[in-house]
Amino acid sequence: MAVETNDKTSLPHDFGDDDGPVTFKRYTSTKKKQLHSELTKSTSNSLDGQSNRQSSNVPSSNGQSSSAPKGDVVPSAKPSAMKSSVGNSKPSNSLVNPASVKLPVANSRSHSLNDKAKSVPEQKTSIDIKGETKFIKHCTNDYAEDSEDEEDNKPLSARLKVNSNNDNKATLVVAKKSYQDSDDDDDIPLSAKLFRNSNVGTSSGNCDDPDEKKLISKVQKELQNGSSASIKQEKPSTVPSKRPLDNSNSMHSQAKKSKVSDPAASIKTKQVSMKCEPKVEDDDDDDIPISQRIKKSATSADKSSSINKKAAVSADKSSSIKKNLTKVTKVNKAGKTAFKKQPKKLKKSGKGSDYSKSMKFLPGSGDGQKKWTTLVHNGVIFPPLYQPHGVKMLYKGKPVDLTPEQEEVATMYAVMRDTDYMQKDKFKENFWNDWRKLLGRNHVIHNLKDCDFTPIYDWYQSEKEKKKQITTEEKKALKEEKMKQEEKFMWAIVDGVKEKVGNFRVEPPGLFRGRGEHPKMGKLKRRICPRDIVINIGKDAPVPECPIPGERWKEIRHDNTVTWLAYWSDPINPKLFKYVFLAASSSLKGQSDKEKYEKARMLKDYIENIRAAYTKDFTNKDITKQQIAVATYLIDKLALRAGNEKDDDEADTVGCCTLKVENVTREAPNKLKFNFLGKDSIKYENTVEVELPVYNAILKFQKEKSPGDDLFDMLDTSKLNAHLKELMPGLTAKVFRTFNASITLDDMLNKGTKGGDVGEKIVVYQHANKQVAIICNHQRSVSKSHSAQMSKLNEKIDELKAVLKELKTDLDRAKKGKSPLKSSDGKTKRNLNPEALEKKISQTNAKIVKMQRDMKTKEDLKTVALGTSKINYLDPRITVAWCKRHEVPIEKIFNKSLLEKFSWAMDVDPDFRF
DNA sequence: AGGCTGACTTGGCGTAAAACGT
DNA sequence: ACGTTTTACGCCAAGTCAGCCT
Repeated sequence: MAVETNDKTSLPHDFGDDDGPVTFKRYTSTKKKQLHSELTKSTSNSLDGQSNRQSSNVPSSNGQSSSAPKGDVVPSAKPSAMKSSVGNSKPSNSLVNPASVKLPVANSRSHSLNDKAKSVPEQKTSIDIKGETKFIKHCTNDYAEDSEDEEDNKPLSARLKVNSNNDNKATLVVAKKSYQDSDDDDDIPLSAKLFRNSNVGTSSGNCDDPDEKKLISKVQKELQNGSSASIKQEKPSTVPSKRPLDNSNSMHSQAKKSKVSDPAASIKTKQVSMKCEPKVEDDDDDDIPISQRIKKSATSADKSSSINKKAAVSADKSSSIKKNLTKVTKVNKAGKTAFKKQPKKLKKSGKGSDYSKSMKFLPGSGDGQKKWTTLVHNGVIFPPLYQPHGVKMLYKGKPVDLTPEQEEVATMYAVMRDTDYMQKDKFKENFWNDWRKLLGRNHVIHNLKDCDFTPIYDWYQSEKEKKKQITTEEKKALKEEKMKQEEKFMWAIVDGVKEKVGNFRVEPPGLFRGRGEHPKMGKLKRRICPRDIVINIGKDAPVPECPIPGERWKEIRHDNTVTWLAYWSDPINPKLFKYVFLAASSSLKGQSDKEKYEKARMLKDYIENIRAAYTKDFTNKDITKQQIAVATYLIDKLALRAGNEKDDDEADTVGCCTLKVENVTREAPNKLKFNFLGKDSIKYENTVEVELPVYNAILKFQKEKSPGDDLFDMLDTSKLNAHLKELMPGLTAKVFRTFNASITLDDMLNKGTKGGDVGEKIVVYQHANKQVAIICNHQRSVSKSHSAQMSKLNEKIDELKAVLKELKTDLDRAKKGKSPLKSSDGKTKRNLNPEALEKKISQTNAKIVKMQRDMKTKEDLKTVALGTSKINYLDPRITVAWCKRHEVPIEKIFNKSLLEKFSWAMDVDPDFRF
């Protein structure tokens, strides 16, 4: 599986048979995506165990009353505690359910996995890396000591550089400097901040720092201010409870405390401690040979995962703290400068402890489990009311009077003139049906055909134009104004930690834009009001004020077994809900994300047996078992989604279990051609070679069926998942996608990275990323300007080639002592010596090569979306570890939001392998 | 057992914002 | 400094999957 240039889908574990070409064609105008399925639920019972402990104290549903059971949480915060916890964690690991689990085979792995496993130990390391690794380990041992180590304080990228040969002094310097400046984080590059934070000691997580505490309460106040409400709830129970736990126990905290007065000092300390942390966590199994890991996992509940969890937890916490800080900082920028320092402190200190606290209640999958103890937020923000423009549309050529409500909907339709929806009868029909109701029976408008929305369309275009024209200052002012209004909704305080809220804006009314041939496209999505919204909040937290006078929320709930802050039911499909959740950067999300990847990693230990089992069942006489085997094979090999049943009022798309006979064509002797619309009506087209028994089984499943019949008629996702669960605890169809994506990345990065400069390494990464995107069928539509851009690039290359030619001529002449010819536009050129000319020539050549490479990449990626897999399928630790090993700044791969989202993965050991 | 509901993850697109080139 | 191209992000649709109910 080396990195080839072609687009085959070969998964690492491929049996080696699939060379089928993968074609990614875009479906007509609609997009097509394919499948995916990840998984995720946390498995964990063991986790629960932990959480339960905590929660046990809490009788009330929200647990606030119990207030953070200090004891429980605390231990983790302490260094020593951490270690021990790590050890303990094994048993608790939820993922592994000893009883039900079948032991994975520790040994042989056929397929590429094998190789990987073997290679792992060897790969570990380059010299520099070793240095770092060692250092880390060292830290582990002495927990509180090396505060001095400057390295630790440096951002990862800086450190890497240093280690390497300091190529980039500049960066390093900057980083250091900012670091030392204790106060101003604002000047520090984001990545640096993140790294810092993440690295920051576990220990520190505590809020022992008085400053921190203050900060927290301040934050809370801020939050609350917004709403007027007051924060009481948290004070007694929440904030205090949590923080104390962490603080009190941890050694760190003590250290910190002593330094409290000296910000810089405290920072250092914290950082130091942080360093240690990584060790603890990551240590986990990374240094252990895979085979051992396997054993471990097999026996006890996957120690690694448990460990990881912990690590994750601590990391998360730290991250959350960081975030808090960051947030605070931002806020400060906006106007409250005073807080800056404090926030920083928090961040630094935070890592471990906060996280762990929250960790305990694992979110993840746990259903029915406690996800939080205290929850404070300000509810949601509503879109502005409709402002009538008064522009009259025409009906049979004549202007028509519309009420504001009618006009609003007419405008929604008018502004969609340039979209593909206007070509769809279904869209128009649905729109008309809904709009007609608003118009009423006796309205002059009797049909859509005679409507001319042009005046409204034109008005809208001119408004857009006006908007564009406003100056940057005005834009800035507007933006600030908006921020001001939204700020209070942007944050929630979860167990005393300030976290970003994901989508706090209620969806505005509009016409439903379903994907593919959605039967409901064009229907009016009505405006959502407070009376539609259910708020979920801590029992003691103030209920957000209803922003619309005279109205009230539909319901207030205090359900701490869920993570949503609010929901309303989807006006298009009342059976569905629209939720307001925390942002991806929150520790709650981070934690479940980590659990997802741990589960996928666990699959690595089971996959061989699973494959052997389904291979055996390809010929099982029990047709259900046979179908399960074939379906599992397809999900494993092709990363298909599970394929739940769908209603008639949804677009007609399929996944594995819902494949129709017509979606698979046999091509003798052993190829299968897949052609169907997957999630989001993204077309999946792929021809693959399969094992003969699979081919024959498909033949059998298709026999005597009509094209529209279910291929797997004995199967549905619940049966399939139930079966998978017997093979590995928590295993579901989507885990295979995560597994295949991540292991492919890991494999390709490790095989494909040869050296070269950062740019070349990034190409390797992108290539691997692309393979994953292809496997997962993550497509995107070709941008409208793609061909124009390509031809532009071609022109540029041609120009450069012309320049090159001229330069060569000049060189020849120069060698003979002649002056250069005039340039094509008639100008006289400077008389350069041969050396200078040669230099220019080589520069130009390099430029051409680079442009050609860029062009190729661009063409290559025009239909492939790399982002989706990065966000959802690739274990960030693979990327972070690879960046560390190869001295690639992480920011070259992860953008700001990914850095935040994956803050839990930043302190991974450089030797980490998926 | 199977359908339904609820909660949460995954997904592409459009546009705002940032980066880049001139 | 400005216009253009590239990237990031918000939006919200559409999946997955567990647990409940019947």
